[in-house]
Amino acid sequence: MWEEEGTHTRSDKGSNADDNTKNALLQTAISLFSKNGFAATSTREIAKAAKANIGSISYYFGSKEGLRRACARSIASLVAATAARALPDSDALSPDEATEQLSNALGSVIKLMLSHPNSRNMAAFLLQEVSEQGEVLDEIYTHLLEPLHKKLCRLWSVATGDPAEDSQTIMRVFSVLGQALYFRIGEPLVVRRLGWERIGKPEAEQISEMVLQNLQDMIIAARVRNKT
Amino acid sequence: MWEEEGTHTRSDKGSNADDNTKNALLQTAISLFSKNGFAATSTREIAKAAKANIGSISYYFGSKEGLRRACARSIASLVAATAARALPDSDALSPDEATEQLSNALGSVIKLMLSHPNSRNMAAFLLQEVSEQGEVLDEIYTHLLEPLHKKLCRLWSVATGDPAEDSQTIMRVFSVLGQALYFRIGEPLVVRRLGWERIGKPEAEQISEMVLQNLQDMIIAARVRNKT
DNA sequence: TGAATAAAGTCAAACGATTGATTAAACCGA
DNA sequence: TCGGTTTAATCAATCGTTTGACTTTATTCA
Repeated sequence: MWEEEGTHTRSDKGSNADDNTKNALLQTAISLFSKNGFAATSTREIAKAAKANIGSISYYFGSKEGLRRACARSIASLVAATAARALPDSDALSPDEATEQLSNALGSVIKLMLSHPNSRNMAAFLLQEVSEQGEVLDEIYTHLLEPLHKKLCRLWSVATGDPAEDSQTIMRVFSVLGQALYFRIGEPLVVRRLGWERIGKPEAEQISEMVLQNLQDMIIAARVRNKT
Repeated sequence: MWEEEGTHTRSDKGSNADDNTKNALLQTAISLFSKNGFAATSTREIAKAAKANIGSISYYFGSKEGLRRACARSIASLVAATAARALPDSDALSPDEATEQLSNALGSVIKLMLSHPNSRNMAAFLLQEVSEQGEVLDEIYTHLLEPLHKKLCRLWSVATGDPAEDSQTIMRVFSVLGQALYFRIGEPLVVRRLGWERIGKPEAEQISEMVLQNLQDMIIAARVRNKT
């Protein structure tokens, strides 16, 4: 039926009324989907929380699945933009400069992902989307993860001397990201183990500091390996 | 209604017929829940795949939620047993012995989690259970994660000289586990980025090797920090 | 300018399908 | 035959979606 994008093509003037309910539905859906999962969230629940009518979901997004796609698109593009801002493309860096860029990028990603309330929702949403292997996974990979990951690998390469697109390097960068991600996924367990109430700003700061120290240690060790 | 355990209390003789369908339901449910999520899996789907009647779920587990609990219990106890086998309690270790035990434990956990088909299902199930913050999360924490994590922290402490129950140490051990876990959660992304078809035995071996190298590097760096 | 027309958005009600759960009858080895 | 087990039928509830009437906003033309 519907070709690609949203249902109604009227996007010339960006009026207010429609954008309000459309956006309310989108934000509410992101929040509820990431909190309770896609299947466990009913369209009525979304509409009620967004103070909109059920029919509006069909009207704006075609279907519940269309709403899911819209959520994924919205999040992916926003995260990609944030990541791009934290990672200005620059060439001809010294190893130490690359190390610092790597640290900065990772640090801001961690703090964003762990403490900012909206980001937490979005991270949870993306994780579920990946684990469910939905149809938007493709988009998440090609537009979000791959460019970001390749850039990080290049930085790692400059910082350590490892070849940039070697499988060892790729895996290594994944493992660094994984350290950060776990504190998001396993938050209920982490919080309890550490006697925290939640992962707020100061806790995110602590985590970030530790992960960055790990990164430093790993880079130094890699440099030593490449010296010989 | 139902007090605690399974619905029918007849567990004296351990007959065969019931254990067959009961177990089939349990295993099928674990597989389907972890593949598609709890909410997205219908009781009819489970019964059909397990070659059982829908009523059998109520009969043996009281409800769909009861089946979920049974799945969680089954997995948690099995993983705990496996972990206990990989981590024999032993005191008075030298730092190097502790390092080796840590490496061995982590390595076996990684390989189990990434390559063994049943373990993959179970890992996915536990992850969903944690992120949904279900009622079994408590059990997962107290009976599975906490004892395991405390033991790992003690090993880390002996290996590096860090205090065992310090928040820094606890976070550090989480970050090591996180490295491994990410390859399980982000498998679809990892596989694609690396041009693999799947994470099988040889791939799990590669990942394990790299994570263990990271562990070594981190331990060495921590030792250096404690020297001064 | 101002009434007429069209379009965009909202809304309550209802659709068929599917959900988890329950029931009573049938089954069957001891 | 008896009690544990399996089965098909059925329950009310909820699911995602559709409908058509309604209000609001925008556009057109005399």
